[in-house]
Amino acid sequence: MVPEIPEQCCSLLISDSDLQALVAMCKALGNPTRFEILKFLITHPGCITGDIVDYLPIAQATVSQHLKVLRDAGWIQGETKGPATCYCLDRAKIDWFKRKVGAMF
Amino acid sequence: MVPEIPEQCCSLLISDSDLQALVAMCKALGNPTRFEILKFLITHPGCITGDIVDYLPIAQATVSQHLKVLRDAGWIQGETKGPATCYCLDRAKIDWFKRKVGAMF
DNA sequence: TTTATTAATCGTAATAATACGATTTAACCC
DNA sequence: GGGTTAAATCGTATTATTACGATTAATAAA
Repeated sequence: MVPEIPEQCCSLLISDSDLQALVAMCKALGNPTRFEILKFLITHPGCITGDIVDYLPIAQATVSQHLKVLRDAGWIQGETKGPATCYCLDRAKIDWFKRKVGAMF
Repeated sequence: MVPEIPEQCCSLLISDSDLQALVAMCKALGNPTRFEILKFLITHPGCITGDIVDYLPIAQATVSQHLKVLRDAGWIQGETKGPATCYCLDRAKIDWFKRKVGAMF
């Protein structure tokens, strides 16, 4: 009996750029602190960086760094308002994420 | 005018253990190689470690390590079959993941 | 235009993740 | 029992992530 790889059972339509974006979003969410930040933004939409700094037991520089990761990945959007930055979820990108994950698995 | 944190707009029901499990699953998926492995398992359910080793340009030890991460996080299940291990998706856990993500965002 | 407020960025130390070859473990066949 | 095959684990080098204090940039207020 010849050993063989199981037949490919189906195709999987996902572009390279979609894959990269999905991985980046997962990676961003795969950190407890960033998950907490996202949770906070869900319940406190439009809050500023300082609110998150007050809420979490970590330094301002670290929060800012995490916000950048979440922003780059597409989870959140930041809007400059005077000297502050208001953050909220990036609805469109999050919906895209849910659609892609749903379609893939 | 007194500055203030925006009102909490809603509650977010998620237990500590659920949160940990979600973060672990995202972290596991947030790596391009592991994402590729998962993609391969979607299209080749029931394949063995060696099939994945043949498919990917990385060492056997590394593949095994990644499979462990995916298994620990709950994405896949492994079944010993003689000297080999057959892997397939952990449907129940993946469905749970999709439900939780859907409910949260 | 100085001063205050808020965030972002820089430089860097500590920790974690990734990859590898080598070795060990486990199941099977003779 | 040896011998074979397949995968897991070990030890370790390299790279990436995370966290911090210090500094800089940007806006607004006095």
